[in-house]
Amino acid sequence: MAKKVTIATVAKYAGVSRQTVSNVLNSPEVVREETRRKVYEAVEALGYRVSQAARQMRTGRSRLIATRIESTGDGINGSVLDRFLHALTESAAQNGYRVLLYTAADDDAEIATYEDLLGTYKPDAFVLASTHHRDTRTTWLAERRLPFVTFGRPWDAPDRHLWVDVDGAAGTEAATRHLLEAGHERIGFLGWPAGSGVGDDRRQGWLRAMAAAGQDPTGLDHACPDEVPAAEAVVGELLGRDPVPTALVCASDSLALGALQASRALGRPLAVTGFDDTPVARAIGLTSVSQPLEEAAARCVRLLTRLLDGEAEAKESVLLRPSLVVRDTTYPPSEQSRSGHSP
Amino acid sequence: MAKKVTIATVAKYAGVSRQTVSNVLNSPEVVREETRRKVYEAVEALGYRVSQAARQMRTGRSRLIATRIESTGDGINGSVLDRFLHALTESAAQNGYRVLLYTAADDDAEIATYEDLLGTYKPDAFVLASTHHRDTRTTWLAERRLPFVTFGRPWDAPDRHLWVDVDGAAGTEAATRHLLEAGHERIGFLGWPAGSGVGDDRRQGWLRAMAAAGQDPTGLDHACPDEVPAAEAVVGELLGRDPVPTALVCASDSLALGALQASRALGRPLAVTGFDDTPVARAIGLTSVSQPLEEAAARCVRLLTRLLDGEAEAKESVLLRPSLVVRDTTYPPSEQSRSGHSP
DNA sequence: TTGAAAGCGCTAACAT
DNA sequence: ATGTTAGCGCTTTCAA
Repeated sequence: MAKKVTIATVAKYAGVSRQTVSNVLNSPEVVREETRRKVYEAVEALGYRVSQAARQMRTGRSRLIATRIESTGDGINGSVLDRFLHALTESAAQNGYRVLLYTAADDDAEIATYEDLLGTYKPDAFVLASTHHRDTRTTWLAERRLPFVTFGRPWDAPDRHLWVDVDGAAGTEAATRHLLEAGHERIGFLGWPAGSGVGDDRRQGWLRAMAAAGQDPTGLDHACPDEVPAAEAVVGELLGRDPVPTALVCASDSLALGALQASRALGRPLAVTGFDDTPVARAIGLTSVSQPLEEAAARCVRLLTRLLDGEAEAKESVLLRPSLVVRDTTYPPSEQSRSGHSP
Repeated sequence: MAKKVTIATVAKYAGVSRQTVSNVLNSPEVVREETRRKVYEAVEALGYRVSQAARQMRTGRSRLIATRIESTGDGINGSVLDRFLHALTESAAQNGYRVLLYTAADDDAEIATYEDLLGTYKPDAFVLASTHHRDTRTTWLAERRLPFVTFGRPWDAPDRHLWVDVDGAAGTEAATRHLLEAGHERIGFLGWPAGSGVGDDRRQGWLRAMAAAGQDPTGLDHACPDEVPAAEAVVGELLGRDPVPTALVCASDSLALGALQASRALGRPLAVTGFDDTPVARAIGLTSVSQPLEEAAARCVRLLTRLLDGEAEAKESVLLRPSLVVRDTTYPPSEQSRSGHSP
């Protein structure tokens, strides 16, 4: 077993005092160049690494960012948060932080976890995803002036805290415009029941594009829970009624998949766009709105580090633009799209 | 800002010494019942929580389990590891551990991360997923006698370490039997190119079931990279040749989806089974082999805690049985399966 | 620029 | 059964 190498070991090896080593590590500019070099060499040679626990005892900072890992639920959209989490872990590491995970069944349980974590591991900050109306978590954290960033806008009281989000409305607007340009006349929307921040935002984008094109959205706005079978049922019924929409902008890839299945089952052509560019969309060749998750995660970390360094500027919150990934999804598939899939 | 409550605060509040509080926390049985109760009350009243950093300085244990979050790749199968990670986080928490995340591009990068982590955050143990042939990570950790468990068998040198895995061969065997019982005669296999532990294992299950049924597998074994379009291409070609398989056991839901798409595009019926029961399988009604991930995660944590408590018994490694989730995937969909999807 | 001393909160060993 | 002492590895005064 390798002997433990502490700051003292390094000091001895480099022929300086323990203090000097600490200085080199924490404020290098205060140490003479040559000494610094010697210390760095010793660190290298011995493979020294600062003990977080010891450092934390002195400084009170853990260099830990806590975040929740959600249960994947329906799953198709769950992959979005997983990708975000991956990107967050990477960005955090690049900035000298590590990500600590927890689970929670609901907001209250999550708040209870904050209390526990803050007493034990003392994470320097939290990253919250899936913000929603009447989000008690942000209130709780804000009241205690704890550092945190949300991935997702505050849907009620704007700007009580830092956040990063993706402009969902811009995404559905782009999708709608794309369908308009492809010559579609009756473009419907399939979203979630009104009342969810994200869902309503995505509906707005569709409405905006329709208005801009002088189209009447009346009777074209549909909603159901975010599940494939539910969407399939709704769209199945839809396709049996007159007038039939020729295209459908969906609030998620789950809904889009359901819509597509309904159209296939009934043999009625329907152009469909999804949201989140999930693996499924990629797999089945579905046009979908793609969120810049790596960018979002990086921004979260950046806001957090600045916040922790006291450089928090109130209005640094970020709204990112998504992009539209266009794929061929006419049904039945054209020869062209088929061949596009072959290696 | 709430004043910091340490063990001393609790001691004063309860009218005992600091040590007694520590005893109550760490070896309650050594303290008189009444004193214990007083201390618990004080802890409760003050909302006291032990500082991990301080405890770690004394005990050398961080109560942290480190694990890698993988980039989702193709994504359809990625969701499996995400679910495992979620379950791991939950099991860990139930046992007083937290999960620390890291990313790594390959084995070497991962080993470098071990070195860093062990020097800084000092996780008590690692959980590795996606074991493969010539896995240098397990060797590195084992050589240093560091505590770890893998989710996935050691595919080369068996039993140099603790592991938990799911019997993939049993899964594909069950899938094959299911198809045989449904009356299929020519049941093919679509897997990954030979050489991957997991892939070869799943192929074995199919072979076993075929042999048991007295079927000749010659010419029915196919392989391609684990991507939907690749599978689509392979199966597309397959369906144009004589003799055509009537069913296909696939090594993943990605492959199964590709197979299904090919069969639909060509209008040739084909029964398909997938592996992992991913959200996609659920969404499109695909029969698939389901891994007991919660159970697997719980077993990992259990092995780890025992290992850390020195109760490590060499051969406690666990091979879990998957289950077959049967869904109706004939094409075109029968009335029955349709209606099953409606709410 | 470098060194010496103190203490963060906890627990293991020992003493009462 | 309870209290006292010491020290984990680090950084922050303060002094040299």
